[in-house]
Amino acid sequence: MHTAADVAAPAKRPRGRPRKTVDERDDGNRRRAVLRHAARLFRRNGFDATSTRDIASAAGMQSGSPFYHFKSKQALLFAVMEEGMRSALQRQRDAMLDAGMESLEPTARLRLLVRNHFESLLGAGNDYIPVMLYEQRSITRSQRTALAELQGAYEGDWEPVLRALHAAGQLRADVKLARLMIFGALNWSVQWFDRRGEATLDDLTDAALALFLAETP
Amino acid sequence: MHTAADVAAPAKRPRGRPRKTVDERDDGNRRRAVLRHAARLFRRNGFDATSTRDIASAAGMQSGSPFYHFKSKQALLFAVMEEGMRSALQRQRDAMLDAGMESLEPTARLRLLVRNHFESLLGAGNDYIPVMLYEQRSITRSQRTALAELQGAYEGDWEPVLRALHAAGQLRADVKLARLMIFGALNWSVQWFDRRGEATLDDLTDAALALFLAETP
DNA sequence: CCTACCGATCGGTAGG
DNA sequence: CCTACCGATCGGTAGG
Repeated sequence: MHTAADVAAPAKRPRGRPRKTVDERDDGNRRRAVLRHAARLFRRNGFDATSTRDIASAAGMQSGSPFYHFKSKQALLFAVMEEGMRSALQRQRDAMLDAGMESLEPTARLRLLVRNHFESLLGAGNDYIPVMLYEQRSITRSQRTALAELQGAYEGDWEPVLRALHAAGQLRADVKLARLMIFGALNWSVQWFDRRGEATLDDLTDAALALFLAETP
Repeated sequence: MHTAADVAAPAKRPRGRPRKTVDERDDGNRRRAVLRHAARLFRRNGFDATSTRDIASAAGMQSGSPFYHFKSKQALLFAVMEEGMRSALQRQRDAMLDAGMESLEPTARLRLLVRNHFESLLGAGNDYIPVMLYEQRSITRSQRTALAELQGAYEGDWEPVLRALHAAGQLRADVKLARLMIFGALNWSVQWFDRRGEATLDDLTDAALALFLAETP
């Protein structure tokens, strides 16, 4: 009935049936609501500790209803991750275009990428990327492969910047290991950053740049 | 029957009863076996995805037997984390003593701490610390507080080293944020490091030092 | 999307 | 530590 391809299918039209009123409910909005609440709960409590009933209830549905939109709990998790990667990649590309990336110095380019990454990671309502980073164990190998493609594109945008910094003597470590450790330093902030605390995302960005680079302009 | 204090109790003598033979089984070794297999399974599959039956079976016991040694699955998780922190702290203190920490230059001191941390994180059979880092959501607030004390001691050993490096201009970022990001860079290696790969823990240490410090001697 | 439900799994316990 | 078991929860589905 459902094939594996369904997992990655972008949407599914509800079969026509009279809606209760005419305001919110209906069409793809319900699916988005499930996705959004799932992301929030998965992030807060973890995938295994979140029941599909919790998600249904948060979205104002009955317990079986999430399965109308997603064929399984795991497919829902994957959809959260994929949505996270797609929008993070979109955000990154937009930021690069807005700033005229090529015209910037390597240091400014890294700053842009780091600041943008913190936004995807820690910005209000951005629960998708943390879920995708910390719940890798709960998806299948083939789902991981599908995500790896998006991640490759995301990290690919960083590669020339890191190489330019390395060539300029600003980044002294091996580029590949440096990339892994830089993402570690940034991604780990999910564990300790408190939006109500004193430090802002700009502060984190300053600290990261100062930590990684030999000199800052 | 069991009080909250039991959770942190270091051991528990089995009440005397004739042993089957005289070789392995008996006393605290069974408890250690449960702990060790729990750590391995928690690390590989996550806390929620590991059943107490899985652990019992790995340790060669019947399904209810882990509860003879630990009052609950959560108490077992906490015991894994506490054991991890205690032995990591012990290992760090030993390494500092062996090397005559005070006689070293700040850079060499950081190298020692980083190399040692990678060992606790990625060394063969060292499953306890990864579990403690990645399963924080599954313990209670009061258990987290108890662990925070040990973590404070562990990180406290790094503090003077980072401050000395900052004072010497070798570490340019704010010390507190630098510490958080450095631990992030190191701890994230649990996600990607492959012991069968090319890079050694010494390679990782070199890369980390080159990444964080403005110059290397 | 709701109603009503099933089968399986799981943490935990009494009692020896 | 083993045996035998309980109560609760959970993912998922048929049928409308």
